Amino acid sequence: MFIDIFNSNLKSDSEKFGKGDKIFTQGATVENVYFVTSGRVKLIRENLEGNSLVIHVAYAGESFAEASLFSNQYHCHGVADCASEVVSFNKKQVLTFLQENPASMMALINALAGQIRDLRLLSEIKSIYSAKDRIMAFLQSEAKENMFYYTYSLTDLAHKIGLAQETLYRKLATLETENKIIKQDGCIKLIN
Amino acid sequence: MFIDIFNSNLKSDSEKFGKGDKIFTQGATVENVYFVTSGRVKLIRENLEGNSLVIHVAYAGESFAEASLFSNQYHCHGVADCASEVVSFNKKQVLTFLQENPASMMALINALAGQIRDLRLLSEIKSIYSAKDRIMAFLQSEAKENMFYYTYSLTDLAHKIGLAQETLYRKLATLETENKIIKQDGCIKLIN
DNA sequence: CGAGTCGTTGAACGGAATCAATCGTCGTGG
DNA sequence: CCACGACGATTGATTCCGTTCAACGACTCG
Repeated sequence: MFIDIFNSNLKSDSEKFGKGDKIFTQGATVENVYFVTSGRVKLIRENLEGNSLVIHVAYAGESFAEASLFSNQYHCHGVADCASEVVSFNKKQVLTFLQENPASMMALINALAGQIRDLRLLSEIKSIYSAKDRIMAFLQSEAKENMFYYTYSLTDLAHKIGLAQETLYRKLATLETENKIIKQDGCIKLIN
Repeated sequence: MFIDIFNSNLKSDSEKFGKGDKIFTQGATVENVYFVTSGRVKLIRENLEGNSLVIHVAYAGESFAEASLFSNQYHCHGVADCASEVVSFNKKQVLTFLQENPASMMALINALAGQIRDLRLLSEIKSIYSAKDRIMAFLQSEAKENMFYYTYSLTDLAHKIGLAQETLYRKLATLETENKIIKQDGCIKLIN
């Protein structure tokens, strides 16, 4: 989400969920917006035929269901993908807070615009067919000073860029033998 | 963008560009935000090594560079991908207008939240490896009452979901013989 | 009229997914 | 405390299918 809400005196609840636990259900009335403090939460949309589609995975440090701030019902399920801790904020209170604090609104717009930028970039990176090129494009876009630190697992990273985990490991190994990258503990260093 | 700005009395300029023309340059000071009225605009990021990466393609009816509302410099090039018409709004005026109109700010937040929802969904759809499944997931997510109307070309659609155009044509043909869809002029009908 | 784009189909190749197996670690419960 | 399961990391072998190159007709636009 964004920092203003945390610094406000809005009531917030922290709750723990186990793998598979539902945080909210598709179709239910929107009460809260959420923030993942640890773990991983999947947003899953169920369509009429009963097929389900993962529409987003929120990791620690990310908010989810913010898009529901303006709708009455959740348009997807929120499911803990592993043991997770989640902070919830009351939707109405958040909206009221925003209306009374234009500066916070601007900050939120800024945050949302940033998210859109990131998502568009990720989306285009996913259009790169070659696994090696896709990985390099992702690393270059994420790296600061040629270093890419990741907090989640490489398996999560693989899913994030739309690759099978095996492919990611293989290509990372290839890239390392090619002296393009150096794998370290919890980070990847880009050469050149 | 969103409707409030058009209904406002903000000054706007309409300009035509030919294929390859630069609308703005990476690193230049942000003057305007834009809206595509016809054609197609690519946002291209150039990195240090001179590699370039398409970070977004904006089609008719879409805005672009809104993320630059809060930054001083464009972080990418804006290039017309074919003959295009573009409306521009002065960044400062837009910001001032927003600050003076909280309701419009809320509307903008709503619009941005919707974009985020759409982008996340598209991003997950792109993670589906099977071309047929990916196409069906996309059609089902976009269709209203089992009808999907498209204004852009199928070639553009192919790129949007990260497929080669040939693959899209082939799989659409397959899906039609399987009685899953019916191709019509400018629209695709989903069966069942 | 010619260039360019869209729509369409064919053939061949390469590479990503998939199935499978192993190893280490961590947490949990008996 | 140890056995067990779950999960992350890693490598091997195989299959399949999406990309790519190529070619062609239709159409628009300048």
